[in-house]
Amino acid sequence: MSSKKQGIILISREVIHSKGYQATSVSDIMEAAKIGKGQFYHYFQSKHDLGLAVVEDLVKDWEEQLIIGILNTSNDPVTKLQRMLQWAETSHAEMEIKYGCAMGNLAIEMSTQDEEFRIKINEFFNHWINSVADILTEMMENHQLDQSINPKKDAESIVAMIEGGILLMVSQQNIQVLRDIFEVIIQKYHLD
Amino acid sequence: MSSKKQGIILISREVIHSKGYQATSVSDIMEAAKIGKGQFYHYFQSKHDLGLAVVEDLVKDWEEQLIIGILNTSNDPVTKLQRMLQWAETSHAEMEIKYGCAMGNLAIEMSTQDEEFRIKINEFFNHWINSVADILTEMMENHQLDQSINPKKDAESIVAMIEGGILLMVSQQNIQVLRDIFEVIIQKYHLD
Amino acid sequence: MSSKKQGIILISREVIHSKGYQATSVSDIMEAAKIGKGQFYHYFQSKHDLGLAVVEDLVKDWEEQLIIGILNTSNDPVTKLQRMLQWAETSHAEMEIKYGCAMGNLAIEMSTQDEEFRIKINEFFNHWINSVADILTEMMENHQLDQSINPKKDAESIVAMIEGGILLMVSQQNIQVLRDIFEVIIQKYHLD
Amino acid sequence: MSSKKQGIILISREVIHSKGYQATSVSDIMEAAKIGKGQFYHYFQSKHDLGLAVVEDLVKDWEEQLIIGILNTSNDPVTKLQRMLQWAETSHAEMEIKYGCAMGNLAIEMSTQDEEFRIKINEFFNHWINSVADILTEMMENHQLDQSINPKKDAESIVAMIEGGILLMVSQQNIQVLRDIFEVIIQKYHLD
DNA sequence: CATGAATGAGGTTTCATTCAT
DNA sequence: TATGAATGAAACCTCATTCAT
Repeated sequence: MSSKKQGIILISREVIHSKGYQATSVSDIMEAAKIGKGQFYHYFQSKHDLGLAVVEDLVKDWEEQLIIGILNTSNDPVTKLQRMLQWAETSHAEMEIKYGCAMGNLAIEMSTQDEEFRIKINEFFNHWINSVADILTEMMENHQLDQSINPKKDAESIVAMIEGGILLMVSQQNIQVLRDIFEVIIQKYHLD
Repeated sequence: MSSKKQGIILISREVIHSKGYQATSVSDIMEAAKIGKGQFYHYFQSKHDLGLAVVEDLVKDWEEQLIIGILNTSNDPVTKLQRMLQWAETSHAEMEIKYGCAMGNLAIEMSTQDEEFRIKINEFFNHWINSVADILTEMMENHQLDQSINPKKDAESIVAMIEGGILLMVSQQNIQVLRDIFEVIIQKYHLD
Repeated sequence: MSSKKQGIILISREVIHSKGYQATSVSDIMEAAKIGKGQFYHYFQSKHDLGLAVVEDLVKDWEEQLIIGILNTSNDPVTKLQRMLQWAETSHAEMEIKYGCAMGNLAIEMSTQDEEFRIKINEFFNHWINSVADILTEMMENHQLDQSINPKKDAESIVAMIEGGILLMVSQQNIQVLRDIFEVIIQKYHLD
Repeated sequence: MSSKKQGIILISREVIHSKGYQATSVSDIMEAAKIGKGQFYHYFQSKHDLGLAVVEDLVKDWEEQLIIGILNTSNDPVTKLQRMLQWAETSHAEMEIKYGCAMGNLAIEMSTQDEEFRIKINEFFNHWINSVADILTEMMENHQLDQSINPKKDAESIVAMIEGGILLMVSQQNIQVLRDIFEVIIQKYHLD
């Protein structure tokens, strides 16, 4: 893919993250990327097409950073979960407290309107949940967790807490609520 | 307030829930409510004004149903939390699995764009969290929960799990993930 | 129908006649009709919608003028055909020599691209052909024509000559060719 | 002329015949001809330039096929007119019933808008009319036609009937009307 | 209260053409 | 020759809002 196209996608990710997909106009993107109308439609067939490219790019990044770079490494499971929380809190801190989770926002805004968006986003969430579930299973096998844990369900609840926590953080415009929730996770799964 | 205005608000709640605020046009609402341009602008100064009325109405309803009708009653705390989960799962089941949480969606779509929306929505979430925290405190005093619980933080995590769970449910288009998460809540807080 | 809408249709008929449907932009019409964008789309759902309204209006007018006002009257058949030729030559003379037949042009430009246009235009041509065929039949019964005439086929050939004659007139930018062709018709059917 | 350019012209003839000149975009042609932007503008200065090349090519072909190959041969006049009708009906039958006469369409769409197009197209029609007039003169000299015939005017009416007949055929989407009209021609000029 | 005509900015997209390589 | 990136005017259409009745 041309680096120009990639550049437009990256800038669009920021714009769409901060304004939402619907509220972002093609003109907004043209302006931010300093390109002309025709140039945009040279690289993308439509705004929808760009939206999908943005989701794909976001998913690819997060798969690399979170799934591959943190959760599926050979580190010990406690470290992996700790780093996941760290990543969730700090990696895009400034943007997130203001605008929320780039993935979660698109999930809510677009999953309900467009099946293509939904499927791409859902794949990522499933990977995330499954990776966490594997780690929880590993911890149970290591007797680091008691037997009341159900890896799949607990993994789902952890991801839900992170996404829901970011939602509350945006609503309160205060990072403390997210930290509180992470403490609850840390305590339950002995991540300290 | 005139019942006509109230009727428009109710219909708008549905339309905005299913399409999102931005994607909902004034015409969409006029059509759904079977009113003309003049009617709409007689009752509301602007689309923004309607949006705020919709949020207020939503908050009022949920305060009544959830905060007053369930959480702040004199029932025993376990029953109250059980009913909260029940309410979250069943009260608007069909719409929610398709379109997600009416409140959470607006939180994500509008809190980041408009301070007025944010404050109204945040008040509700704070009430919710505080009410749940009170119940958890009550349970601790009753020795129904061990001392590792922090009422405020656990309340935040519970609300986060519900909102995040609905997000995952929409993404998967499957209610099971929400039920899984509720099981995790039930087990941790001995709600069975 | 509002007279404003009717006014827009009338002006559009002229613009579309002179530029063709495809080459006519909504802005062209807005400008000619001195209305704003929103006004246009208040009266018409789309440019296509306007196109159909223009065809309908054109058909209605011609049905009244030609079919009802000339061909289906109780005049004697010769007079009726004479008046038809007169009407074809003079009624919209200035526009026609420059831009051709408003109906024929749309037939060629739009019938091939859009079934709705085709059907509306075709109905008019069929009425025309049938009315001429009836007159030819009447003339045969009156022994004003010899028996080698086939009313239906001769009617088709007469309409074809008029439409084809206008085409040649536009191509030559000279009305003489049309008059030549009318002379041939006059002679064959003894209309002098 | 390079055969590449000739190839583009041929493909453009088809595309323009089926969509019309205005509705055909340069991209449509690039796609159909499987060439890039640069290629197109290497061979043609503009879309207008291509349009003229298409008309010239069409005229050249038809001059060869119809004027030289049929009408100006040394065959007997009846045979020549018979073959002309045959050519008009069968040579491009499938395209014509759907999209009409390639020449007549351009005459109507472009003659009114562009003098260069008009002149080129008109030259062809004049050649056609003159060739038919010569044949009719020949037939009169042979006493194959009575003296009521005026070669020039009858030739014009014959060409008009063919072009108008194709117009009606497209409008009706039925070849029968064209055959009917040809029967009228055949009978009048004793071509059977 | 109510209607719906009017406004015009701005939405997404297409187009013919030019430029850099 | 050839590619396809770049340009910007203009296409069709929607929108929130105001105005006249």
